[in-house]
Amino acid sequence: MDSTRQPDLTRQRILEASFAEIHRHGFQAASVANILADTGLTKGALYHHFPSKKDLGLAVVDEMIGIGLVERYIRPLRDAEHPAQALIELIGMKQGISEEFIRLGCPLNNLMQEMSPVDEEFRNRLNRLLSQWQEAFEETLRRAQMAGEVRGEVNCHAAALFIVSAWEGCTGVAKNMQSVEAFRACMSQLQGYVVSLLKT
Amino acid sequence: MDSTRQPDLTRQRILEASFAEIHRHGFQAASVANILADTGLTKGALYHHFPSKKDLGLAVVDEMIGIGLVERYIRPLRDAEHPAQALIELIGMKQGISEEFIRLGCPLNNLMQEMSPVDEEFRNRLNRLLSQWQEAFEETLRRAQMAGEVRGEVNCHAAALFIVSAWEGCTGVAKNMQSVEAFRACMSQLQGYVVSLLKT
DNA sequence: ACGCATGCATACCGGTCGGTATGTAATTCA
DNA sequence: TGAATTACATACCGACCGGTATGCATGCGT
Repeated sequence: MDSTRQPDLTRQRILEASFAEIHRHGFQAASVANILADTGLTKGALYHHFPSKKDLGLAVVDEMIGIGLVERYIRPLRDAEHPAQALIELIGMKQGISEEFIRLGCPLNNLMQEMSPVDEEFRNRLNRLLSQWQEAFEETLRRAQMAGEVRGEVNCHAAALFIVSAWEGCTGVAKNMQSVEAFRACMSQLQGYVVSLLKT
Repeated sequence: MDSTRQPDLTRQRILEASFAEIHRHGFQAASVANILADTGLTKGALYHHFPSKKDLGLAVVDEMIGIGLVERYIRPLRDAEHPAQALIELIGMKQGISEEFIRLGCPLNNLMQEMSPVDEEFRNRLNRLLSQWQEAFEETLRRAQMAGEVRGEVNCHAAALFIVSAWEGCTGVAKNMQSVEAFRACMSQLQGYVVSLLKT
């Protein structure tokens, strides 16, 4: 037998369904019943693995959104040999901006806007991800600065903060406009900003 | 008697209380009961003036958020004699960024992130405000371009889109960080972007 | 002055929400 | 192999939600 009792797989399925549900409706409007319907499980299962809906949401932040963030954006930057080039390419990425993702927006941004005024614990967890992201940009800029590619007077910390902010802003606006083109145009301007940090 | 039966004043009180409640909790989590408690009115009053919670929300978008947007940002730009300078000053505004406003975020951005995937009608109304804002920036840039202050090769439409996006991104991130300083630092970078559009 | 629409208050409804108590089969460990 | 723990399923609960039906008093038009 292989399909009987695989608790950590069950847990993962709950997390994935929860991520999708939260991505669609936000956390507060996310329905536990929908998550159960999607997984084919029942309340007993969910509340066995997670003590409450809030804990489930926090787990989604850490184990789904956080990991995705690291894999997609942070690690590629850390591993990059040519930091400035890697950063610009990352911003101008032409792959993987599915229509669906534009419609639903950035999961991190969505939850920040929804939850940060409502719940401190959410805000702190989300802030950790935000900081990680910002630090990845900052480190990349600093490396490029060391390599003489970025101008010396550039405030890497503030620039990294702005890149994160503008990035989220672009996804947010594109989400409302439901326009991949707008997203590209917007990110292209952000790319221009980063280029303006480089030495001529 | 003056405090008996002032229907349009009552309607206005409902709108103001609704705006505050929606600003705090978002639209979906906004409680009609809370709005009534704040105003001291009852359901009869509210559902006399508004056919449904959704219509109330749409009215808040149009009559509260939209008007505020025009008064704060759009009109000052249109009325400005020196467009480039006015734009830069507006971005670097040191007045009126109350701690409370940072905590709760930009009402327009909040609703966009929450409602745009959920409800088409909301999305359309919010998009109208977004377009108005973008057009105000675009027009300002174009005027500055005519005046020879902005470089000729600048794409004013895309730049305006980016300014709106980055602006919302800055408020969104600052909201999660609960930091007025971060907001200032971020907007200062946006200011730098706009300066980079000017002729040297 | 009188009739009627307007402006609100009261009471109530069905539905959905997150959460829990209990039961039971599968798995693990002694 | 038996006991205990784990991994779920079932059934149920109180709270709150948006919305409505009804009633009544005020103000307005005539």
